Amino acid sequence: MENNSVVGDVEKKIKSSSAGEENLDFIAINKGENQRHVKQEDDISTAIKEQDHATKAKMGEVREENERLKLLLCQIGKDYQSLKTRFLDLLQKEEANRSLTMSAASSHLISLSLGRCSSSDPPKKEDKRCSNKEDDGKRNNNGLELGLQCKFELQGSTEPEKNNNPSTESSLGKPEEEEPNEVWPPSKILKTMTSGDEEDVSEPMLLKKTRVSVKTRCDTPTMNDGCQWRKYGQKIAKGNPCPRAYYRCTLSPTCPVRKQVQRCSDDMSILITTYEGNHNHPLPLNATAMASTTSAAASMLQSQSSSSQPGLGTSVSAPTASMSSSANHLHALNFNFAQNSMRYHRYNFPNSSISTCNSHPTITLDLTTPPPNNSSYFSRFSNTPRNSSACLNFSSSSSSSSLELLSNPLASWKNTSHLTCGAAFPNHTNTAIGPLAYPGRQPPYMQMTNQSLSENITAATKAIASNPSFCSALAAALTSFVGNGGGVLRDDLNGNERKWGESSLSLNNQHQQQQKQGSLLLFPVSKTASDPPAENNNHIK
DNA sequence: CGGATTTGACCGGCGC
DNA sequence: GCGCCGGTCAAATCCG
Repeated sequence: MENNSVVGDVEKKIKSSSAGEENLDFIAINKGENQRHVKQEDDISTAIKEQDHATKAKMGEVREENERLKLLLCQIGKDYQSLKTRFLDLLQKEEANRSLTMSAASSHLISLSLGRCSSSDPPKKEDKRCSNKEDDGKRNNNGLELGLQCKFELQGSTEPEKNNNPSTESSLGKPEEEEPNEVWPPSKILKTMTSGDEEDVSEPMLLKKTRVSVKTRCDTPTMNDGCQWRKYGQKIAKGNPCPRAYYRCTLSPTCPVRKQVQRCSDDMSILITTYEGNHNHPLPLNATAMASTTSAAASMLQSQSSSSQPGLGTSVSAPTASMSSSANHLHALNFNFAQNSMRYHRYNFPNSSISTCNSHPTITLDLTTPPPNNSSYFSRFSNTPRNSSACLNFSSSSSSSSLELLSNPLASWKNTSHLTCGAAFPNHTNTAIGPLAYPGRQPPYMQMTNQSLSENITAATKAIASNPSFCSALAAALTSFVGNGGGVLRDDLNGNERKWGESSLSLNNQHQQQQKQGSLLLFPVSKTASDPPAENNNHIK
């Protein structure tokens, strides 16, 4: 436009000038080019306008998409928060279940160790720990765990014989921060870590270890619990003239388990053994009896906070229990764990107490006094439902049984032919293995009751035949009894003993009465507690 | 001689 | 900060 006017002016000037006609051609050419340029500029302008529209359209689309993405992001964020909340909730539930199961008897697996294995142990432990892992799996298949691991599978919440005691459940409430596993103080954790110990160091470090104290009558310096201990110290504790001896487990160089042994100042015949820590190695068979008792007690102590959870089929009952600096003696602590109607387990700790000594949560199992009603105590076995066919009784020599397990899956063990295993803590070699007591250096003595030996063996054979999971352990026990004629029969719970095979026909009335309950009691043979535990291992393998 | 036990020293936690 | 106390260490000693 402006060019046209310029061209026009130039044309006029040229025409008006005296330059002549020759310049007109040049002017015409310039005019044409100018017109072409103008046309090109118009085209460019049009293209720019079109591009502008397109760009604007694209921007609109992008804005819309941006809005959509914002909404999507917002939705994803909401979903994430929701999932996170649910995940945390699940984690909490799982943790609660885990702590519960640490205390509960499993429908399939029952820990009979001093916490050697636990369901909450990190998996890294399991490969080393159990050469018997394979066996565990086999046992699982048939619902009976004779091993040393604490594995519980909650399969239901029904509880056929719930023994609720609200006051107890509330009073037993352990601080919630207590973890299922025992916890090392920070200094110990560092040591155990550096020494290659496999203790779970992920546990909170602020908590003291759970202790299980066992009071027994014992004339020997220490009671033989099957483990091998090395004394590493002795102290005169305040308030007790008797020195306290400190032992550590030597079955494994890295085993963190300690025990303290001290005579009761009131009654010098009473030996107080306090266990602390978890075995990180396989236990000899004859060490599982005490380990089972202490483990169960510790599990109870560790899980009591979850014991009152509804719908989990677990209860801990005792007349009174409180966390105090002094031991509050209980008549008994009973544990009923029922995963479903067909699986039922019970722990019973008569004369037990719970206390916190020096900030250590401690449970004391008093095995020095018999339960108030011994007959009823044992009669529970016979009164159990028909399917409650395996009764395991870890008993002290004074027959103050400390742990009782009822395992329904052994339905084949019929006619209330209960198998009772005694871990005679104070004066006997503790050679019980899980539900079956095995002899140590000497074969166990048996308490035959209502049936003859052959009948019991027949019953056992039936059980073996019908329950593969029970087969190996029971077969080993029976093989031991029959094959080893040096065993001792136990006449009664007071410890009268006779050689196995010598007195099978001289059953007294008590036996005959107990026969009606169909009990087969297997006790380890009495032996001095100072005998090296390692020598007790020459039994069934 | 090697492993287990004894025993005084040492350390850390806790209460005052 | 100090002392008490429980628990552990490690050299010395014991024992088979």
